[in-house]
Order: sequence, then structure tokens, then C-alpha cells
Amino acid sequence: MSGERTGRHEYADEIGLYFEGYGLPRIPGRILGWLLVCEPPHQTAEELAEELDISRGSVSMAMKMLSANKAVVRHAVPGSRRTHWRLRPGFWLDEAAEKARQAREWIKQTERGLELLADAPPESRRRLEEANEMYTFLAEQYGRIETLWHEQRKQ
Amino acid sequence: MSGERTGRHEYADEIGLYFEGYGLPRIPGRILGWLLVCEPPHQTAEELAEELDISRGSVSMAMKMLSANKAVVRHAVPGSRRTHWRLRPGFWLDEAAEKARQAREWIKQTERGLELLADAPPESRRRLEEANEMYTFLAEQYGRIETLWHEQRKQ
DNA sequence: CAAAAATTTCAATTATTATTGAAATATTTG
DNA sequence: CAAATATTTCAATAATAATTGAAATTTTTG
Repeated sequence: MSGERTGRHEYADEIGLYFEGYGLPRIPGRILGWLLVCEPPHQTAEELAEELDISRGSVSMAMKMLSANKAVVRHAVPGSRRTHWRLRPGFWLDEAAEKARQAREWIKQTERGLELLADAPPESRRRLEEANEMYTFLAEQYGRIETLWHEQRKQ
Repeated sequence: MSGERTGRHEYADEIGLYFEGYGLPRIPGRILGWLLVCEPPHQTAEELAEELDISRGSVSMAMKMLSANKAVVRHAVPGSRRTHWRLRPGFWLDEAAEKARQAREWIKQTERGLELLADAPPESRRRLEEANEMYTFLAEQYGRIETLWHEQRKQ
């Protein structure tokens, strides 16, 4: 890190800490934060390593994770054949789809639980039935969100 | 763990692994899973320690975490003065409110970013504006979900 | 196509977090 | 209120995960 540390570097660090608070590794968070405020909005792996003072290896690993999550995409820069990275527009909305997916996982889990308790008294089955109903509702609602966004956009 | 291991114990373990997959500690997950399928649906700390083969200390810590998250509540059992624990009905719906809260955190973060980029070209500000708009929309939508559930219930 | 540059992999290290279990504290009961 | 029982705390340990950096691989460029 030869360049000076600016408020934008601090911003990146804070997003890193935010990530950590949710049990996610800090470096991908710092990179995400940096890509929100850096100029230009696209950066090479080398620039990221330099600005955030982390190893090339860490950048590589973090980019793998962030692109698996569709948070970043490669970005072609005329006149350069290096890999540049930038945030993928629309990424933030994906979290609703991800929540829908998680809710569907819970629907399956609660169904499995109900099979396990097939012969149990209704009193015992109720907690699983309740969870199952709620996740069915939640999956439906989370699923609607993305569609709704696009509909609102069209107008 | 003196009693035999049943499918319900396996179920608890799987919920534990599910927790771990999201970076959460395994033991609270195993307890949550057990409380979904155990009989009766309420258990003492001792029973939990016994059935899941974990220390009393771990149970204590896990209960602190699970009650901080409102996943479990103390449950009075006539004829016993021990602390019994059970799942809190309605807990699962809370995740929508939690997502709304997280979206509001991101609204603040993106606003801070926009202050940082006050003098930057529109091109540079766009990614933050986009994220800000999306989280504003998401916060609104996640916020609606709980209300909607209660409305549907009334009918 | 060979040299240079960029990128990825992965074993070793460092750092972090979960879990235990014994001691301390709090609660219950005769 | 004292003994018995239950619960919590917390330092030590065990387990896990993040990060580095050097070597291997891939890609670019003259």
C-alpha cells in the first residue's frame, strides 16, 4: 500500500467489518466496499491488492467467492487485457431470491421433521406445522419481490 | 448421552450443520433442531445436554444466544421449578423483520458512500445510487411481509 | 513461440471462534 | 436457612477458518 489512506479506504474496511459481523470473511467485504467507492469503478486484482494491502492470493480467493455469489463481474477495459473487476449491477436485489431459496430449504426440513413425527400427538406436530406454514408464506413473498421490482421499473 | 440415538437426534445434527453452513455455531443449531422434534416439545438444560451430548456450559451459552434472537422462550411446567425451554411460536416470521433491518443498514451505508463521492462524476456515483434505490425498495418489501401475514391470518 | 506478466493454487501459518469443564453463583426445597 | 440442586461464567483447550506467499500455471505480448 504505497498510496495514502483515504476515507474511501476506511469505507472499504467498514464494509469488511460488517461482513465479519455476519460470519463472512473480511477480505471479500473490504473488496466489495472498495468497489462501491473506488475510482474508476473497475479495478484490477493488482490494484485491489495494493489499495487494500492484501496478498494477490487473497484477492484471487475473494474474487472467486464474490463472483460465485454474482456480486462482481469481469469488466473489459479498452486498451488493457488485464482482468478488471466491477460490481454487477442489480446484485443487491438477488438477496431476495436467495432468501426465497433458503425458505424453500426450510420447507423441506420441516417436512422431513413432520415425517419423523408422523405418529406423534398433534400437540407435538404443531411447532413443525407452524414453521412449515410460515416458510411457505415467506418463500412466496420473497419470490414476489424481484418480479415486483421489474414491474415497477417498467412504468 | 445414555439414551439411544434416534432419527430425531440425526435431525438435530443436520440442523446444526445447516447453521454451520451459514457461519453460525453448530450447537445452537443442534438445539433448535432438537426443539423442533423432541418430545415433549419443551426440555430442560440438563435434558438438552444429555440428549445432544454436550456440556452444560454449552447449553447455557446456546440458550443465551437463542433467546437473544427470540428463537426460544422459557416454559413453565407445572410441578417442576426447573427452567424448561421451547421454541417461541412465530419465531420464523421474524427473519423478514430482520431482513428489513439489514436493508435499512445498507441504506445508511450507501448514503455514507454517496457523501464520500459527493464530488465524483455521475458515472462513479451510479453504483451507489443503484444500491441505495434497491435497498430502499427491499426494506419496504421486507417490512410489509409481517403485516401481510397477520392480515391473511385474520380472515 | 519464447519471454514476460498476470493469475491461481495450496501448504504453512496466523488468527479466530467454539466448546469444555471446573469453579462460582444462584435458586430451590425440606 | 442450610443443604441440595441447577445454572452461569470464564479460562483453557480444541477445532476451524482466514490469510499469506512462494511455486505452478495460464495468459499476454513482442
